[in-house]
Amino acid sequence: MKDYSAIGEKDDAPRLMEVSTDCVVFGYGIDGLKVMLIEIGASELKGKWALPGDRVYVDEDLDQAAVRVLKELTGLENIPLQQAHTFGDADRVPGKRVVTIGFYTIINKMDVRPTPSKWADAASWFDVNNIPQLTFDHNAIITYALQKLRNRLRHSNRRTPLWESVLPEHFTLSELQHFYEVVLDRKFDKGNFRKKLNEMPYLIETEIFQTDVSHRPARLFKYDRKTHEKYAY
Amino acid sequence: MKDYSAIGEKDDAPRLMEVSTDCVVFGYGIDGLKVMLIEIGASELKGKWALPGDRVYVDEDLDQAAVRVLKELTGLENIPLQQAHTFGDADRVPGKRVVTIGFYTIINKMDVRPTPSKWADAASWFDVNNIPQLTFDHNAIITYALQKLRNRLRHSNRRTPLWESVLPEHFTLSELQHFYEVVLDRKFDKGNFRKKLNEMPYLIETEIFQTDVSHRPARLFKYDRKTHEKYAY
DNA sequence: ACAAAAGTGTTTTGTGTACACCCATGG
DNA sequence: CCATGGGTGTACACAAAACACTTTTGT
Repeated sequence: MKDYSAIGEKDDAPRLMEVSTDCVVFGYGIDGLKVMLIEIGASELKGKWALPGDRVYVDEDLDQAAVRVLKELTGLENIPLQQAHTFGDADRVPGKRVVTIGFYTIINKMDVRPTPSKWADAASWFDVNNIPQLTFDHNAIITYALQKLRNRLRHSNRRTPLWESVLPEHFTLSELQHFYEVVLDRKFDKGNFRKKLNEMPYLIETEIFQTDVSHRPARLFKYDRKTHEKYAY
Repeated sequence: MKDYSAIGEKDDAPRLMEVSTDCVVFGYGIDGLKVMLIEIGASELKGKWALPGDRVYVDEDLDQAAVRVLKELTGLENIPLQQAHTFGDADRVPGKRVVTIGFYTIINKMDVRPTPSKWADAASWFDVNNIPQLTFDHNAIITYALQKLRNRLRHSNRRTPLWESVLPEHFTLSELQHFYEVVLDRKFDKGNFRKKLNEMPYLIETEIFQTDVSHRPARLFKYDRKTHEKYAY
């Protein structure tokens, strides 16, 4: 166990601080895009709404911490998160110095049942256009995460698509289009949208069709990770 | 001075850690894109090359810290930096926990004269395609920052353009094109590049022309911040 | 027969790229 | 008058957007 502290100045004034992760979990549903918030059940902040977030352990990677913290506060297990931005203004938390790394992810609301624990009194979904006043700079963190989410859906074709973890294994193209429309908050033309999808060879057409729908049954598609890795230029 | 520590668990095991900023300063020059590195002059890392970086003060914003650290180690003063990504794997620095926020910026090599100080024995430019083995994960930080730099030059038209702080107040369109070519590492067609520039109304044509050049003198342009803010949709 | 959504094709418009050409200056 | 880079215009390929039309199911 080497000690590299000599790299800094000799004046080893305490420059230690708390590091936390805050998790922006977007929830996809037919009724729009939501964000998971918790109600604080301890300290003088009791009753206030906030992002699920807590301090990082000293021996824990940041992305691990985000996953753990999310599970501890909301019960959502094994949800991987992406780093969005780090917030570290000296006065962002009154009374002490806390640097927080903002993470984000998107899941299907139907896939989970949030159950608050630890110091969270409640854990529920809020519409992304109707977020209450949150603690500290959490509103800004959400704004930033939402930008990242949307940019990723628009541009990045190399990484695994956002909808991979949101849509069921087999899905219709209209379901996929609806996902884009909800996340990007705009409408798409059906024909043009499908043309766009033709550029994604990792979107595999199956021989399965909808049943029991009162209109022409749609063909189901699936995402193929292997084909994607081949085409991930 | 309120104390919010009750938000966490009662088990107040020490979860404090060091937070640092690492600065990726890209240098634009006719000879290509460079990165500023320092040679470490203290500790058992003496002689190794690294990014200019150091711990953040407890009462200091992160972006302030980046500016200060850069000045302290390389003498480069008042260079604002953008956040790129935070690196915080538990084992990224052997022997202790250090979370570092990677910042980046680009300047004109001609505008500065790097002068190492504090624990930096040297501060010099390295070609971006020929970076030596650096300490810790600094090579990865550069890779990440370079991606951010390029993406910003390609996409973001809302923020002040990258070249605002790199080119002189008055510049020719060919100088601007050369900047793009160096940063993005590709050639552009002259005519098409200029058509692209027509979409930037904040690029103002002046009545000044080059002199003493052995070819047709080029018209000089300037960047107009006010016009840009109007068009920053 | 009708509603409702699936699915396909066509037309128009705009953008990216290649390339040809003329212009003004110094030597 | 030539070399050198400045500056502009045209033509083509392709992608994006608008929209019209056919298909297949349940009721």
